[in-house]
Amino acid sequence: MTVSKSAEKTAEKSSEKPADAAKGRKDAGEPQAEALQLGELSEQLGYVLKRAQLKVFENFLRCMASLQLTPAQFSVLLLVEKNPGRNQTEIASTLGILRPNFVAMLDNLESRDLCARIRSTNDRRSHILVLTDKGKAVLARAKKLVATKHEARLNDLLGQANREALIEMLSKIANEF
Amino acid sequence: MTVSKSAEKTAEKSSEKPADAAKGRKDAGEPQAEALQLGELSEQLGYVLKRAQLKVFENFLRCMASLQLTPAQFSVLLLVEKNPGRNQTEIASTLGILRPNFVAMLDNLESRDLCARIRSTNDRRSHILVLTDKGKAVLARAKKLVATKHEARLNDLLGQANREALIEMLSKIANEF
DNA sequence: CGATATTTGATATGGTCCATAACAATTATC
DNA sequence: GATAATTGTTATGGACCATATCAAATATCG
Repeated sequence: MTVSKSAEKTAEKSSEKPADAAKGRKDAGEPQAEALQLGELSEQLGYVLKRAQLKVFENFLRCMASLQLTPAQFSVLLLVEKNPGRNQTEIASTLGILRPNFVAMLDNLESRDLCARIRSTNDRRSHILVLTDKGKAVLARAKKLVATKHEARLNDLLGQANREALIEMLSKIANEF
Repeated sequence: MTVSKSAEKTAEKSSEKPADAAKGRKDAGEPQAEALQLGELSEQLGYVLKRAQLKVFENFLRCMASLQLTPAQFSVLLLVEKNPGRNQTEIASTLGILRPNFVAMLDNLESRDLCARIRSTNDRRSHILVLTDKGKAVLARAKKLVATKHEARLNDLLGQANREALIEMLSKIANEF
């Protein structure tokens, strides 16, 4: 398993598109040092899983270029919307984000006026998280982009039924492996 | 999408197991600030894909603890075995590893006597990669561990047919998305 | 009550992985 | 034979992840 990340912010960074080790040639009749054999690699769950994940994230970022939302940021907005009134620790740990690393993430979202920290009156240690009006609006647009440009593409590629089966299997792995 | 990495080398680093935001309690009858709702998050391809990938890598590392092989290292050994006589650039780019980052990886494998760099006589710039005898032996053991402890677990979880369907769908995403 | 322990958000820090620029040695191209 | 391209390499910076530690606030318990 390996494969680099590529395509971060908005643009496409060249990086190292796997599976074309030698240039982008169009089948010209030259020596052309034959392509490498992947062999058992293409059957390795981890390998193919990682590759697929990178492609999906890459596509997600492209779809979200206009809103400048990363997958992680999107997940935070989704979770805060669904669970208003929770504090940083709860939101972060549910997403598997360590609290120290969540601080900068929130600083970013808050500086863009997408969400806000509110000192809880019950427990003045904790910061209650809420979406701002702008945050709600942006999230709504984000959801549409994801649905029409991102998830829709999976349906085209796999078909509705297979798409659902895939998500279910991945969930099973994520939860029970 | 998010979820931290956890479990790196051999041991289990606590980290932040998602989906149990509040302690590990056994259903005691206390206030117990209800669990958060994942909502649409659980249907997001990227989210579930990333989570599954982390779990699979985590399990892979556990299975390989005795051999101290990471997924990336395993993929390199597999590819070199399948394609003897190739140079660093070819192996690296096929795996999506950038050449500069491949150097340290090879330094590691070579220092453990798992593979070797050989100056090519045709082109004295390039280093031909080959597995050492020890490398072949370790890879053989690694394959067995992967088959019996890693991939087998997927069969138990999904069933043979589903497992194959999953790999196929992921490959499709990795190649055509 | 008051001492101690725990929790929350935050900072600092180190590790790993990924990406780009630049370089010397070698080879290809013209 | 001068110039361009390729290979392995180093240096470097960024993104992400993980741990230790801290002050403030709260909980716990004698």
